[in-house]
Amino acid sequence: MTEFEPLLRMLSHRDVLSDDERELVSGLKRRVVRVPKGGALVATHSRPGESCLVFQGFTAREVFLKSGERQITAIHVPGDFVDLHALTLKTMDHSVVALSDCVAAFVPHHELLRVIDKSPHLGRLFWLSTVIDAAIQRAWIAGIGRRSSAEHLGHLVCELYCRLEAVGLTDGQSFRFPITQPELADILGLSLVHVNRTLQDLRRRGLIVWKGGTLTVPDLEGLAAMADFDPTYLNLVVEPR
Amino acid sequence: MTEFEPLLRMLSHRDVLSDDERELVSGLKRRVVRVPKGGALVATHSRPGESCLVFQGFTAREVFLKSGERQITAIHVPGDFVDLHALTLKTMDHSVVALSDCVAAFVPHHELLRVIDKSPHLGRLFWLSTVIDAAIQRAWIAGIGRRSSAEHLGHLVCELYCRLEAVGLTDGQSFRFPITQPELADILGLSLVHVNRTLQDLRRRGLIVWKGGTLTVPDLEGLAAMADFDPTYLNLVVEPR
DNA sequence: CGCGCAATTGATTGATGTCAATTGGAGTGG
DNA sequence: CCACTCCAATTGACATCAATCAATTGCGCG
Repeated sequence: MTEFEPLLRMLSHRDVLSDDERELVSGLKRRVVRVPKGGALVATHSRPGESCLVFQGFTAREVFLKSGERQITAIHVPGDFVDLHALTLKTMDHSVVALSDCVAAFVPHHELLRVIDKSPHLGRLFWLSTVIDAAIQRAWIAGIGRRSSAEHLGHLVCELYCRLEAVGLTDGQSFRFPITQPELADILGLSLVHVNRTLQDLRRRGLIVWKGGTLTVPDLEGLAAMADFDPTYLNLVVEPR
Repeated sequence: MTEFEPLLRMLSHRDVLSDDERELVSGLKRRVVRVPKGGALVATHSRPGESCLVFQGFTAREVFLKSGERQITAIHVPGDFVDLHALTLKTMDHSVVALSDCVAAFVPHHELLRVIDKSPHLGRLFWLSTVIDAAIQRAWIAGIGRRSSAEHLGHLVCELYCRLEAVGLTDGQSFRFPITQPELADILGLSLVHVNRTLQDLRRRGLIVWKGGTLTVPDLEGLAAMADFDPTYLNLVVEPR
C-alpha cells in the first residue's frame, strides 16, 4: 500500500493494469506534502517541474477575474492526478488549491517521462485522465450554461458520488463533502444566496441531506433523473485503451 | 503542402518540429471527407476507430439536454485535431458537428499510435493539444459563470482571433466568422434575444463589426481589456515540451 | 413571388444577484 | 468558563439581468 493506491484504483476502473505497470507507478519517486485547507498546491503562472497527485482531501482549480470574483473550474478527489497538465503545458494558467486538508505527492516530470517511456500504455492512461477531466469540464459548461440551478447542483452531486465511489470513498448513500456554501457558489457560478436557496429546494424535495460535512443522497436514481445525469462521460468502465 | 499544413502550423507555434516529425505527420494515412454545414463529424455514443482533423471550416462540440436545449462546449478551427479524445476515450459522450462547410481528414487510430510510438515527442504534442482544449474550456466556464454577457462575448472573440491568427486565417483586424446568432447563443449559454442585444452593445461601443460573415475587431487591445482577456492559456508559445 | 430562417425590437415575466440583517457554531484570549 | 470574533448559514426585501413571448423586417433561394 503506497500513496498511489487511490490512483491505481481509479486506473483499474478504466483498464486492466499489469503487475509491471502497478510496480512502475508505485515506484515513482515522489515528495509527499501536507497542504492545509486553503493552501495552494500549484500557483498561477508558475512553471512546475513536478506533477501533483492528491491522495487525501479535496482540491479545486480556480481562476480569478479582474473584478475579484472567483470561478472554480474543476474539483479533484483522491486518486486524481491533478496536475498532469503541467507536464506538457509548462506554464500554469490557473492555480490548484486545497478545499480541505490534503496530502499530495509531487512527482518530478522526468520520472513521469521515464515511466511513460517504459509503458506507453500507462502513458495513454495518464493522457486519458486529462481527457476525462476535459469531459467533466464540458459537463460543467452545459450545467452552467443550460441547466437550472437545481439541475446543475444535482448533476454535480451525482458526478461527485460516482467519482468518489470509484475510489471507495462513499459509505452507502453518503460521502464526506468538506465544502462550504461560498465555495459551492464559486463552483456553480452562482451567488451565495442563490446556492443556499437551491440547496433548500433539493432538501425540501428529499433529494439530498447535507449536515456536518457529510452529504447523503437518499435516492440517487431520482436525483439523476431530475438532473439529467448520465455517467458515461466519467468513463468508469474497463476496456482496452 | 498536404491536408496537415494547418496542423503543422499550429504545432509549430508550440514547439520546434524536426523534418522527420513533419514527415511522420504528413505521411499519416487519412480519409478526406467533405462535411456540409450542419453535418456530423462524430456522433454521440459512437465508438470511432479514427480521429478527425479539420483543415477547412468551423466545427463545434455539442451536447443536448433532456429539455432539448443545446450547449456548444467547444469550437474548433482549421488545424485543430478535433477528435484526439476518441483515441483514449473510446465512447463519445457528445457529438462534433460542422458549423460551416468543412473538409476533414480521418486518421485511423492505429496510424496515430504508430506515429506516437515512433516519436514520443509528437505524442506529447498531441497530448498537449487536448490539454489546451481543456484550458479553453476552463476559460469558457469562467466566462459563463462569472463574466457579464458582454465580457464573455468579448473574451470569445479575442480567443478566436488569436487562434485563427496562429493558423493564418486572420486578415488584418478581420476574420471569417460563419456563425449565426442562434448558434452563438448555444455557445455562450444565453438566449438568442440576449445575444443580439449584447452584440449591439459591443457594436455601439465600437469594439466589433460583424457583417456578412466577417468579424472585424478595430481595437483588439481595447476589447481584450474590456473582456479581461489574457492569451496565456492558449499556449501559442514555442518551447520544448 | 413566396418560403424559411436570421436579425431585430418591444413588452413582459421570471430567475438570479445584491443588500442587509440575524442566527449559530468554532475557535481564541482573558 | 465566559466574552468575543469570525465566518458559515439563513432569511427577507428589493433590484437587475436575462429569458420568454410576440411581432416585424430583411435576406437568400427555389
